[in-house]
Amino acid sequence: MNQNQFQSIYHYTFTNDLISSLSIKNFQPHEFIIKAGDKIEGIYFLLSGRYMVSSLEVTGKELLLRFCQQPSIMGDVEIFADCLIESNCIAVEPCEILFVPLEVYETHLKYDSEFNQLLLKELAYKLRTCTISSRVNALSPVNVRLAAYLCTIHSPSQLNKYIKTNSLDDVASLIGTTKRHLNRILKDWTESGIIERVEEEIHILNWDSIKEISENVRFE
Amino acid sequence: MNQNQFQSIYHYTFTNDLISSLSIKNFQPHEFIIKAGDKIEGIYFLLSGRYMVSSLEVTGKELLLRFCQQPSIMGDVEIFADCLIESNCIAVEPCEILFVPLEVYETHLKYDSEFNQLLLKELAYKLRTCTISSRVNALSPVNVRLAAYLCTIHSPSQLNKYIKTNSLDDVASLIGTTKRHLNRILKDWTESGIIERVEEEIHILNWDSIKEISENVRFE
DNA sequence: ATTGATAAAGGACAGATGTCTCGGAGGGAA
DNA sequence: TTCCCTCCGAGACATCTGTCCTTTATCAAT
Repeated sequence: MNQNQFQSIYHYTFTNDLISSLSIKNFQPHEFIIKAGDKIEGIYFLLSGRYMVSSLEVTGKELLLRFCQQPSIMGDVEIFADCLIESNCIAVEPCEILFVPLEVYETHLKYDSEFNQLLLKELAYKLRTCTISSRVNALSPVNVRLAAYLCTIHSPSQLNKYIKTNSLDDVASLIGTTKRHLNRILKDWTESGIIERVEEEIHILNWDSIKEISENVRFE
Repeated sequence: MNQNQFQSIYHYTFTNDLISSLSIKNFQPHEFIIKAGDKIEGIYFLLSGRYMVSSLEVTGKELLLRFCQQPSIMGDVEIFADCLIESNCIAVEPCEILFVPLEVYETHLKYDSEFNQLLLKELAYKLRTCTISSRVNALSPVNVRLAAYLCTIHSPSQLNKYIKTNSLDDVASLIGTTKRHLNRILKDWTESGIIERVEEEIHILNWDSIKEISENVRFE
């Protein structure tokens, strides 16, 4: 079992009698981990991989809220605010997740101060970063947001400097703009030699410029 | 002591040995309850009144994050995310607050599951509403945000339909725009007969229109 | 190869919003 | 009263951004 793995990420050890109630779930890229509108069924602890959180608007638009890597917990908001899931969590890399059923929390972990501290830390972290990005979004024009997006998805582990263009529409809705405007910005950058568009891909020639444009804004 | 008052708002009762460590603090309108940059010294429980949360930007601008009425807790983010205060909490009505020193939390309440549940609920609530307003801000033009602002500060208890114009600059920075643009919108509304500008004040003639423009967006 | 359907890029235009600036009103001091 | 300072509102302009639409490219089926 992944007790050690969980322990090293979350610094918490489940008692032996609980372990049989827990389970590991795996998700492939593009797969929904939790989906807006559904009822939450437990607490999800990301063990490995990467997912994104987005929300669906009344307009039918999608807005990127954040990218998450471990340590990261899903389901906490819904459980404590007592509401349905309002944001989608979608795997962008293969994700391994430890699932704690709600009943297990209600009957055991709810009374475990150490476990609650874990949840409090996570919620506080998310609220803090949400506040930051809320301000940032209110103040950053699209070119900054796009550069920030590129920096965010350019995880250092990922060696490729290429981002599939066929999802340009997605990128647009994720950062709250339109593909048209993205094209405008990409055209500017191409003319400035910062990027290069080769077939279906965007090739970033000058990361320094992109980073400068991003003004250190990140979606995480 | 305000045990009953606290109990009726937060559904929690402090044990008798703790009560002597707690204190009541009062703040007048415009007074800072907590101030960005300071170290957090405890948990603040709003008992009565109303305050606003705003944050200072690198640009020197201020952005309104939310208005709060009871039940509302301050200091939780900072304590659990282990950071300095990043947002200002400023009284807009006389505020009565129960203050729980950090040491009291650390030595006693930290191990009290019921108390932690209280904090979890509050954090989840704040995160949920922050997420909502984050989306809203990314999608609402300034006229909607201004109407929403007016609706938000127009608490039903407040009988006056007048809002001081001498803080127009403040309002602008609070909703993330400029006074110039606010004037443009106010001029439109004046020409439409929705409002009237009399001396230093904005007189709202047609709340229904304002409410319609606000698209149900609220800063709370 | 031809035709038709679909998608991508970009032109044209309008509306939203920020910056700069000026003129006028009000208030305080001489 | 007159002069000066400050602040407010608004005009002018530039820029950002969204919508609509046309052109071009791609790909599949005939």
